[in-house]
Amino acid sequence: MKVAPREAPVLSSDGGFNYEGGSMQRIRTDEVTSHVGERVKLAGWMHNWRDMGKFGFLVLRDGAGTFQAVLDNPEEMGKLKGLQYESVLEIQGLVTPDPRAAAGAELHDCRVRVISPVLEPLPFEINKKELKPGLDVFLNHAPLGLRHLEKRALFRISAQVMAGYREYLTQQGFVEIQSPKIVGSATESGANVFCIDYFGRPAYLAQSPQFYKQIMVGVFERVFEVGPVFRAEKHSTSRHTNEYVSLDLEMGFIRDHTDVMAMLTAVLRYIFDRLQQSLARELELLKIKVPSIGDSIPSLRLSDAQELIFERHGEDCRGEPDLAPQHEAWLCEHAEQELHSELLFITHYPTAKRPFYTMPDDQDPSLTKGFDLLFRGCEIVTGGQRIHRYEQLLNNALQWGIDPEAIDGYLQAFKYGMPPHGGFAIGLERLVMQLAELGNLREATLFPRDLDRLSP
RNA sequence: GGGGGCGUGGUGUAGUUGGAUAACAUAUCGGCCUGUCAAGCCGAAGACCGCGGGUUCGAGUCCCGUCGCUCCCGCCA
Repeated sequence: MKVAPREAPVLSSDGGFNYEGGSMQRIRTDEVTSHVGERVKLAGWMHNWRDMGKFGFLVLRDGAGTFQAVLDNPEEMGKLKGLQYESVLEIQGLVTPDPRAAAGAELHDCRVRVISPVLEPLPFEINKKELKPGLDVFLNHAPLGLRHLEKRALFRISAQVMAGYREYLTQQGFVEIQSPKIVGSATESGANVFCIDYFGRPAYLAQSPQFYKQIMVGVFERVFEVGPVFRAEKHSTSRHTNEYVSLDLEMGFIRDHTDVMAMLTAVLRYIFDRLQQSLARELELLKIKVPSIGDSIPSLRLSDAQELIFERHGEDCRGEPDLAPQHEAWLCEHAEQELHSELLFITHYPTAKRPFYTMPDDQDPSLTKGFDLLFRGCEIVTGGQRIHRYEQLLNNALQWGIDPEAIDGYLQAFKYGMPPHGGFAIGLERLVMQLAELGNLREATLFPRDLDRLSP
C-alpha cells in the first residue's frame, strides 16, 4: 500500500495522558449521560469522524462503548487532519442533551488532544456494522479486528460464560483449582500431546486436567477449573484448534452419571439466564438466541440414537462406537422438532471407545456411564462417572495398556480412598460458537492456535 | 493422513461459451456540505488477476505444477 507522506500531527509536550488541565478526572462513555450540564473528559479511540464542513461528528470509543462529540471549532477540527481511525484521543467537552444524538446527549464545545496518532490507513474497516475481511485476513490482524464492536460483544459473552460458570459452581460448594499445564505423562492414551523440553527431560503440555481434578475430589469433593488444554492433533476443521479453554468440573458422592448431567444442566441454565440479564445488548447486537432449558435436557442412549438415525435417514450406523458429525446434526434436528430442545444428551457409549477410568454400566459392562452433550448439531461437552475403586482402576489401566508407573500419582488418590464421582468438560469456544451460530471455532477464539497459526 | 473449493486494487466481491481501456462497493487522498449516526455528493489515485509453465491469433477465464487460504472426513471439546 502506497501512502502519501503526511505531516505528523502536533502532539502534546508530554505525549501522554497527564498534562496541564489534566486534573479533570477522565470518565468512561457509559457514564457521560449522568453528567449533563458539566464539562467532562473522555479518552479513547477515534471510532468515526464525519466531517460536515463547518463542523463534524467525532465518535469516540472506549472500553465501555462509544460516545459522540460535536466539533465546530476549526482549530480543534484541524487537530484531526492526517489522523487515521483508531488514533487515541482525549476530548474535553460540555455534556449537552440533544434528541438528535443517539445517546440523547453529546459533547459540545470540545477540546481535542491527540494521545497516540495513527498515520497508516487501517487494513480493513472496523467501524462499520459488519466486519468484512475473511477469516485468515482477520486473524492476521486480530489486534485490530478484535476492536470491532461485534467482536467485543462476542468476547464479552465469552467472559460472562466463564464468570457465570465460576459463580454458580462456587455457590454450589465447588472449589476452583488450577492444575499444572506441564505434565510428565500423557493423560489419555491415543490423543497426541505436545512434547516440550523440561530441563533436558521430556514433558508434555496437559491435554486435560482430568487426573488432577479427580485427585482433588479426594480433597474438596467438589472442584472445577477454567483453563487451557493442548491437543497436538493435526486436524484442520472449523471446530478444532490446538489450544482451547476447558470448563472442567468433578464432583464426589454421586449416585451415577445422571447426577453429573443434572449439575451440567443447572450450570448451563444459570449461565444462559445470566447472559440474558447482564448482556442483553450484546446478545441483541449479535442476534443471539439463547436456548431455554426446561426442567431437564432430553437424553438418548447411543444405541437408540443410532436406531433413530436408521429409521429417519436410512443410514445404518448401528453398532458404531461413536457418532459422526452428520449424525450429531441429524439428532439435534430431531431433538429440536420432536423434543423442543436445542440441547441433547447422548449416553452409554461403548467402553472400548472411552478412557480407562470411565465407569462401566451396571447392566451391560460393555457400555459406560458416560455422556456427550450436543448443542445445535455440535458436541460441546463430554462427561461421565469415573471408576472410584483402586483395584478396578488399576486393572483397567493394565487392560488399556497403560503402565501404572506412569500414572502413579493419579493412582495414589485411589489407593487412599476415593468416593463415587464424575465430571465433565465443556469446550468454552465450542459453546460460544454454537451460541452465536458462528461458522468457525476460530471466530470464538481470541488468538487461535492451529496447524499453522502461532501468531498473533 | 485423505478429499473438495477458492486465490482479481488495502478490504469484500463481479467478470458470461477464452476477445480489445479488468468492473462495483468500501477504505485512502483532494474538494463541497450545520445534524451525521454503515452520513451524503463531486473528483483522484490504487490490481501487470498468488507464482511458474503450457494450449491458443488471443488467457482473469482452459490444462499441468507449485504455494497460500478455506471447507469436509478421521479424531475430539
